[in-house]
Amino acid sequence: MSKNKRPITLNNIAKKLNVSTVTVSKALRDHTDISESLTKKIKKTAEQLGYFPNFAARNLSSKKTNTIGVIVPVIANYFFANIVEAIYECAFENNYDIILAVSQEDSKKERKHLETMLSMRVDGIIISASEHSENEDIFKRINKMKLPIVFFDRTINNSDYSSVTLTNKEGSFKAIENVIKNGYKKIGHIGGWQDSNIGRDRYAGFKQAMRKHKLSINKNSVIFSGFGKEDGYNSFIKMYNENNLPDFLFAITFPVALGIVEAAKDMGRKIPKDIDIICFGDSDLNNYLKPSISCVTHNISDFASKVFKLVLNQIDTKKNFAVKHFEIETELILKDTCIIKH
Amino acid sequence: MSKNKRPITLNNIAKKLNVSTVTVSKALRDHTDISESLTKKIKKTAEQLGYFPNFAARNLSSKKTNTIGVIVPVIANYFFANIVEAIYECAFENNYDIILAVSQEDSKKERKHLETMLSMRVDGIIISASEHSENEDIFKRINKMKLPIVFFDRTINNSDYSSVTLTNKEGSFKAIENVIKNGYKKIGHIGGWQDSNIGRDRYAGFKQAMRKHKLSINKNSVIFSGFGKEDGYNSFIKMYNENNLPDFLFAITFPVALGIVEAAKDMGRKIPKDIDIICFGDSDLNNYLKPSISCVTHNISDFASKVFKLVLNQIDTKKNFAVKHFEIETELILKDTCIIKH
DNA sequence: GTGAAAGCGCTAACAG
DNA sequence: CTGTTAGCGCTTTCAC
Repeated sequence: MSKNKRPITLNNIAKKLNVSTVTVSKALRDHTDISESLTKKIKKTAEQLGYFPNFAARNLSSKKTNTIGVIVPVIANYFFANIVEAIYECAFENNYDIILAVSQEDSKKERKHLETMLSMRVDGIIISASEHSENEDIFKRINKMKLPIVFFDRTINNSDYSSVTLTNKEGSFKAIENVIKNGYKKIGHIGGWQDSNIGRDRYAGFKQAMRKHKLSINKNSVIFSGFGKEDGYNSFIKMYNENNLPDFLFAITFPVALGIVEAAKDMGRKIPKDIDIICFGDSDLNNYLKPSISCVTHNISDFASKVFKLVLNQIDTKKNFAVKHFEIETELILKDTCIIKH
Repeated sequence: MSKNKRPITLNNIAKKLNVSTVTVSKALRDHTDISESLTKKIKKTAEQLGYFPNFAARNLSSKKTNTIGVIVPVIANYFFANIVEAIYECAFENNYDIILAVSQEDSKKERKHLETMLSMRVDGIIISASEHSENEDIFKRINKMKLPIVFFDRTINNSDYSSVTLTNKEGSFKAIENVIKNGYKKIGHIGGWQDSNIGRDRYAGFKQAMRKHKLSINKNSVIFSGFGKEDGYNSFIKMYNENNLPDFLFAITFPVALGIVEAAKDMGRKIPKDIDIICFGDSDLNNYLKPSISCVTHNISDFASKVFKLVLNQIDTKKNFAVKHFEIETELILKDTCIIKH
């Protein structure tokens, strides 16, 4: 049946009004070149005709997409879901569109997403690296292209790429000092891969506190793995089976702590009585846990806006930006775990 | 300093190899026109030069973007975060890109996002409508353009637009029948706006069950509001203050149930002893709640794949598709609430 | 097998 | 203030 009409173009509007395409283009973008009355008229017919600018065409000729690519390892996760929502908010306010991609902790997918974003010619990239990111060649190329890229939370390399991270070491240090003050001596760590910044830095803070207080670390009570609940679960079970459970466990992330909670329950160990815990990062879920987990936390919307402003600045400098690093303050929040042992 | 190099184009590759742009274009897309050896050579230099196709240019000339727009009311939410992740998965497998936008339950933002997607010339749209969506004019236009659009979970109008919804009425009916069997008689509902399909249909199931069992509904124990935790909280407080708390409350969503839990706690009412609840929808959080909330639930990845397949089919028919409606089965899961009253 | 020509819809640069 | 010219980078004919 229908006449399968193509979308309205500037040209369609121009013809209808007996003006040139350029005039329409300018009017629609409120260019001062065009008189107010004409602008109004043009806008009206554009509206009537149901005109929507063709971004592909616009991008092609203007070399600007007003689009920022965002890559996160997971989205069904308190931290990432909230930071992504906050980034969307910033983008909306600044008239940018976001292209969101989820790497699912998979370096190959991360690569694919990066390539897609390069093909989309995004104006900038915001990324939290996957567990074992092996895409430094692309990142290098991005740097060479002077395409703004900002890593957040999880970086691949602190010096070459702009980043906004948490005070991972300091936060962990503070947390562990508190643990020690509460009388714990046998303190273990279910940590993250040591090829990731958060894995390394949070472990570093842990070590520093232990060293300062002259406590030795039992290597068998330290496991490095991923950042998810299953990692926490499996690591706990492993320590348990090998009889290496300490009195206290410091978990690298909230999901890992959650895995520990589950594993402890399954193994019949009570938290915090039999074994106590603390973790890096919080979750809404923590409000409903019994016991709730004491944790090192931070402000998510500050984090998001810092990240967004950084890319935005770099975009605005037109390829003349410097690599920058920022840290977001963390705070120790004491809840039902890690309470005074007596 | 640097020579601010522009991205590599087909032309660059062509010149280097002394062939035409067209040849390169075809080779890169594995067109059978081009010999295998040439194709291989072209791909190699493309790789070396760091070529990334310019999607804007490609879209402009091919009229296809391989992109699907997804709009959800919230993302920091168990249901939506997971379904979005599942949709991403489907898209990835089918070589589609996703443009995700979050309306934040705001009709105006929803409209803006829709417009953006139209300007991006997405091949199809997947949307879960915001609380009070007032964008039917755009939806109508989308239909007129024969642009595939599929509503999921929250629709605006069941007949004119393709949709995949839950068996809202049946699920609620089943749940309430169970409540009644457990001996409850004074059953209230903290429901959703009646201009939304889920608000209406879940209430309808509730009414149907009550009628069937000859129980009367106390209008003061029924409140219609939004789908978030704060809505559940406020509604409970209202009923409490007005002394209209029933023995049992059916919550429209999991977040609403959560709000009820909080409000009940704040008001010193024990669940399920003083007042018992059930809800539509589940959450990972439910595993940690004490008591956990019995609920009507469903399979999220089935849901996502049904939705995705539907848009994909419609896209593949090249504008010759019919409006379709599907429903996803729901199941009553009994946990710690809504247990036999004795 | 390969390529020349034309055009997708828009905007930047420059005239008038 | 308005319009002309010239692409942006790619793909789709269609000719060779």
